[in-house]
Amino acid sequence: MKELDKTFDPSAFEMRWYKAQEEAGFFRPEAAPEGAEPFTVVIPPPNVTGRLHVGHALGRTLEDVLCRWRRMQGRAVLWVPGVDHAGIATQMVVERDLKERTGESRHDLGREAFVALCRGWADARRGDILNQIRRLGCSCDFTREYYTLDETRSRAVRWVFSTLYEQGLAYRAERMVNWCPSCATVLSDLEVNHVETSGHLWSIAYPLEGGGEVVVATTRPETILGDTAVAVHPDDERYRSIVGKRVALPLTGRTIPVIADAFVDPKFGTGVVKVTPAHDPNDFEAGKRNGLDLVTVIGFDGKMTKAAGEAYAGLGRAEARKKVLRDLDARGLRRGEKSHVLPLARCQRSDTVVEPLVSIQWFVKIGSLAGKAVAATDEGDTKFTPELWKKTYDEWMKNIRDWCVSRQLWWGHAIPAWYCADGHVNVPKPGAPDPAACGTCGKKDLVRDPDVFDTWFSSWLMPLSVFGWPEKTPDFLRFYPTSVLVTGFDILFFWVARMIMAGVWFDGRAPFADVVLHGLVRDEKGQKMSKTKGNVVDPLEMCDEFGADAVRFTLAVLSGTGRDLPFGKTRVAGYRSFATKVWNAARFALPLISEGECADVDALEFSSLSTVDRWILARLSDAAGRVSESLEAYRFDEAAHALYQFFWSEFCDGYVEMIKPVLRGAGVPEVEKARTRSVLKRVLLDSLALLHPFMPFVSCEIREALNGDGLKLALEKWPEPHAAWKDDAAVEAVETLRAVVTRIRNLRAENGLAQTEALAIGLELPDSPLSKELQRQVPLLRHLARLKSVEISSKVDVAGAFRDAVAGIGLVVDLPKKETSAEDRGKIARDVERLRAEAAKIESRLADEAFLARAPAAVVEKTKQQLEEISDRVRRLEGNLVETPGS
RNA sequence: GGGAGGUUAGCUCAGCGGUAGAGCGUCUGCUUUACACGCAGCAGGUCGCGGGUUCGAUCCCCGCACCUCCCACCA
Repeated sequence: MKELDKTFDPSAFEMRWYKAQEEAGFFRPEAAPEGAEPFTVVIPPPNVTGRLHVGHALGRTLEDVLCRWRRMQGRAVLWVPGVDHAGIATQMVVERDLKERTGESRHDLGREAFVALCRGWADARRGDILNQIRRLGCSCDFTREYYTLDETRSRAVRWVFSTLYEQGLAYRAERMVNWCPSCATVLSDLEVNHVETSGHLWSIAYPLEGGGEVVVATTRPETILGDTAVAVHPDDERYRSIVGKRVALPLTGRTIPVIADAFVDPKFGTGVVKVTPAHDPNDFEAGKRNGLDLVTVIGFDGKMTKAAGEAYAGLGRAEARKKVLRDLDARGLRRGEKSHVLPLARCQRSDTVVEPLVSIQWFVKIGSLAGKAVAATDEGDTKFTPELWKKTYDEWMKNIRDWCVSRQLWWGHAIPAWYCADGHVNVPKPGAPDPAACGTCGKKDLVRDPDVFDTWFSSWLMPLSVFGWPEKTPDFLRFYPTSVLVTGFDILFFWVARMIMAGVWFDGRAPFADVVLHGLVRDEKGQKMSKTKGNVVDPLEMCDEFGADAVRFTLAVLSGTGRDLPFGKTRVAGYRSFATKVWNAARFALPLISEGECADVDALEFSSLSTVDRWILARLSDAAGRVSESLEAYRFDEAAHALYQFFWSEFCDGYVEMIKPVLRGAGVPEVEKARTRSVLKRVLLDSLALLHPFMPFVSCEIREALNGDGLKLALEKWPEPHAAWKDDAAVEAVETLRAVVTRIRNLRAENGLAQTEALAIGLELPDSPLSKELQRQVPLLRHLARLKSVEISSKVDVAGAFRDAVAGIGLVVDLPKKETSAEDRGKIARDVERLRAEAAKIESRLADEAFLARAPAAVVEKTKQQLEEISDRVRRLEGNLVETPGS
């Protein structure tokens, strides 16, 4: 048997065990017995250029806990790792790097060279993040690694687009879209964040043809230059007379009509709204309804166009606004301003203010996909944990809008659409090659669409594409649909909902049975982590400092039901202490276990074991049950707490202290020692097994020392609750004993006695199986509480002794100090008073006819018992206040 | 504008119809040969406020207050 170092140093063994497990092929489903039921998880792919952050660490930890646990239960576990090419993110990173290195832009380089640069960059970094996932201990099957931009995944993307096109669900249209001038691409609605911003509402006069003026209110004066009408509500009496007339558009020399349209809210501002169809989604619709022209005054570069006029062309949006306001002022057309809070649309990636612009893009008509997906989730094909997210999902699906899938980027999946000179659109049928000529007119010179797909257009296929779909590969047949998806609620719409739609639509089956949505990791003070705040916690640094086991355990504990997880050094340090505790417990047990033979506990007669041994086995069995139950319900926090509580409070503080006199006692017969040794070893081994999903490294290291087979722990049988180990009597006896010990210890503290001062005590309780059991435990009780004698009887007479009750039995302690000081009497009196009040409350409840009539009999019974216990305790405590004659 | 969630010990959070829990922190004792990343023990809570249902509410229902978050094309 190996020894364990005195100091616990996780860095000494963590990676060694990881490598050994991976090399042994344990992370492949093929390691499971033939015909084992699969358990499948697909990793939410981190960005290829990214570094593992705490959010990843949380999700991957929870997934690994599930995978390791299921693997030990004998399932054929397949956890597929991979990375995402991350269109915008990667392109931006590479562009920035290029700029810094050479001063060139991607346009200087040209598309082909730039894409090659991105590819090289991605290929070089792809291993980094996967190794970081390894560092955490994740038991992924790296032989099945995927990349969202590789051959197989590209085939799936193309197949899906072609299928949607064939079904009439992918279409190209001119629409008002969200345009990010700094990313120079269109964005989907989801990639735009609406931020409440304080701004202004300006009132501006438009001179009316034939005299007078109308005053409009706007938050965007620079768009005046693109106005093509002014609108009022048709029922608005104030303006009825001017509908149909024309107004002079300030600063432009153009005149525009006054139209009536119901989209105008007469109560807002002046009741007159300027209409800028090219730069506002509302106005765009109004323009279409009323046949208005589109005057584009802001270009794709975010600068004013020529159409805005000589004076403004080339200005940025902000400068243009200032100049327009100045110029209006100069012409005396400003009619006031007031502050106004408005939601400003910003690009999720660059934070630039998004410009609504009209352009031709590819869209997916998503309504029918959403409908089918909701029908499937309503059927329970995919269940949400926590359940409340289902509502959010339903709500979003109900109001879903078509998905803009094209992006004006270079890095990504090229859109398989070709156009001939006449503008005919050619999209190959699913599985068909690139077209050589236009399918409509036969023209040969086809031009491929220059755009690429939204990154999520490959991500949403992941549960399908990782297995090689649309081909019916053996993996696809065996492992799809997957078991569970674990991810943050922040990508519920981006990713989860879309994957469900894709799975249900293209395969007919929802892609996972369960979705577990965890919260967002924050810093220790609960603040959002951000680079600017400088409060970002690096999980890898935490692993180096405290060990991956500690990081994992911390994340599991924190992953309760709330949305935020306050994570940081002091917390990880706290759970590193737990790992250390496990280590030290093993260091204690190891030499004792190696002192002699250890039998398999299952081969021993349970009733032949000592009460303490039976107690710990009963508690172990209970803990195993609670851990499994909690994991079934994805309550990682509960499972981790159950382990922590069992191992520390019951095993270490309780059992270990109680068996010391057995294993180290001189007069204890070897048979007894051997039995306890066997139980000690078993409890430790099973604890390590239960711990393994959470702490895969320290558990192996200790198992190696204890049993010589650390590696095998990953495939060890998961400890299930043991019906044969149920022993309520042993549990009651040991728990009573522990309660008595605690009371004696705090009596010592209260009386200022040294913990080493030996006392004589008595336990008063009627003759019963419990009293007999306690009688047998007297030596143990004496050891734990440092007693010189223990008398157990239905009545114990010791003159001047202190009397109390604990756990329902009488406690008599012969304190050295015979006279009760005034201070002590005060304290006792206060206790008595408090207990009396409690008893009175219970009495009144028991006197209540309604309570007796309506409350369940068990509750009434329990209440009576409580009263009995409290009254008994009061009687005993009061006895201490009676003057002892002659003292 | 719509929707969801929160309000429990100094801090971070569990619990959820029958006398309030954990971890950390504070405090008081301990070099008890596994562990000071420890041991033992104490203290600390009108479970946001007001009503209601119930024999009984921290837990269910209705209001209110304050805080989060998500969704949303009103100038």
